[in-house]
Amino acid sequence: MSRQAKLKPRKNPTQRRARETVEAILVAAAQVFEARGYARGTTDRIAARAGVSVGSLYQYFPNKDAILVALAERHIEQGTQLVEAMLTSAPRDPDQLEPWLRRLLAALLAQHRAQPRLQHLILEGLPLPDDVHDRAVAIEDRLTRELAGLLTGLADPGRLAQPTATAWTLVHAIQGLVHDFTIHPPADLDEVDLIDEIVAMVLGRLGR
Amino acid sequence: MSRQAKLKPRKNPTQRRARETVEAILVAAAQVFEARGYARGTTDRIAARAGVSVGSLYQYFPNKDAILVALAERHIEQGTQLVEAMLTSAPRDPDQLEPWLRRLLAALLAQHRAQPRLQHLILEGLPLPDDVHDRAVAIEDRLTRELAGLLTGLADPGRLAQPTATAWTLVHAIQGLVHDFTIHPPADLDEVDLIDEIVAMVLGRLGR
DNA sequence: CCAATATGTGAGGTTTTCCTCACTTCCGCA
DNA sequence: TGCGGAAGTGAGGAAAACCTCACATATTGG
Repeated sequence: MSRQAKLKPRKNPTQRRARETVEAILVAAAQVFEARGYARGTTDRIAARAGVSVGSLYQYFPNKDAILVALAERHIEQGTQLVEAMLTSAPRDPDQLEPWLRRLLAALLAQHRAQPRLQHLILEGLPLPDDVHDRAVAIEDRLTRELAGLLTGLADPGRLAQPTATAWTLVHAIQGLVHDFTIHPPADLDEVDLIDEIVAMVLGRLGR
Repeated sequence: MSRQAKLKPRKNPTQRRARETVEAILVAAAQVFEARGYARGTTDRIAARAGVSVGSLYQYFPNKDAILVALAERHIEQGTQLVEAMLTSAPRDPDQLEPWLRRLLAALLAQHRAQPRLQHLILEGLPLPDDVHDRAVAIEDRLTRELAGLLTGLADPGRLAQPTATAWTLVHAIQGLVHDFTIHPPADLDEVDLIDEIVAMVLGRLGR
């Protein structure tokens, strides 16, 4: 994409106080963008909510876009860690698939609960620079691929015609569900029900 | 929400020429927002792309927000029509579920292909006024409810513990999949594969 | 064909938001 | 305890975007 002029901080924080300021700005930005959207989330407002002056904000972020990009990087980083952690404990046989899936879903839901709209914002707020975007795609590909391997091993033998396609579909279905559920939780469906449904859906697809 | 000051046009078009102008503006706005996001989609740019002057734009839309709201209303209207049409031809017995589902998916994908990001924009670009939002929720609820009825009738008897929950899950899984697929179609998955996968997923969930 | 009304124009005023910079305060270290 | 650099401030300049309005052109009905 390379649409943004500059994204790197002009100064990087070394003292603890400065790191706290950066942290406060990112937290505030997430809240402000979450509540008002990217267009209406002004830098003045972010600074005010963070309890610092605009000047401080511009010490560490060269422009408004850089703030959203930093949030995106953090979000992707957290996603990567979660996925990596879950993959290291991936089940070896079919019996362990269900509990593992439940843990994964619970973790995903927890991660989205705080800022359900953040993912949307990151996708729609502005075009991400190539390197950030590439990393996001890479982690998703990795998850899809690993899951494809997992599924091939766990489904009824010969049942899945196209494991990769199945994995892609399940990964994205789950993503969409977690996302929709955290944004607009339906009154008559709590988190446990949702997990039950997703588990049933996935296991159903595997023919078990 | 009632956050927007004014949304109603100050003039409504009566002559054909004027209706064409409004149409051109909406088409241009969809393209501009699609390509650049809401924040960067300026009214000047929309007018230029529509081949009219900014002044004309402001004859029919009191402000920028009103344009997005008009797009949202149109989008919701189209969604409503599609869903209504599909529900009138809903299958009566299990054998007809699969072809019906394939038609539904093909129609949904077609509808999203032109402007895949529009739905995101509508959801995230700005808080919709209550009445518009309510209509969007209503159509989705109706779909979920009808589908719940359908599934109860079509699944293995006694198989579905919570038809409403299952319906909600399937509806939102499909929505997310259609959305993700139209935004970033994976290289190794074409539309037919996707439909096959979704069909398998849904039927799998119903135990068939 | 003419008057009345609807529609269209675009330079530029107004508002909003981004961002700077001259200055102050704080912190670590000798 | 005083010095140098890091961190913080916020009024206000600069840029960007929204929107207006006085005027021009098109259409319709009588």
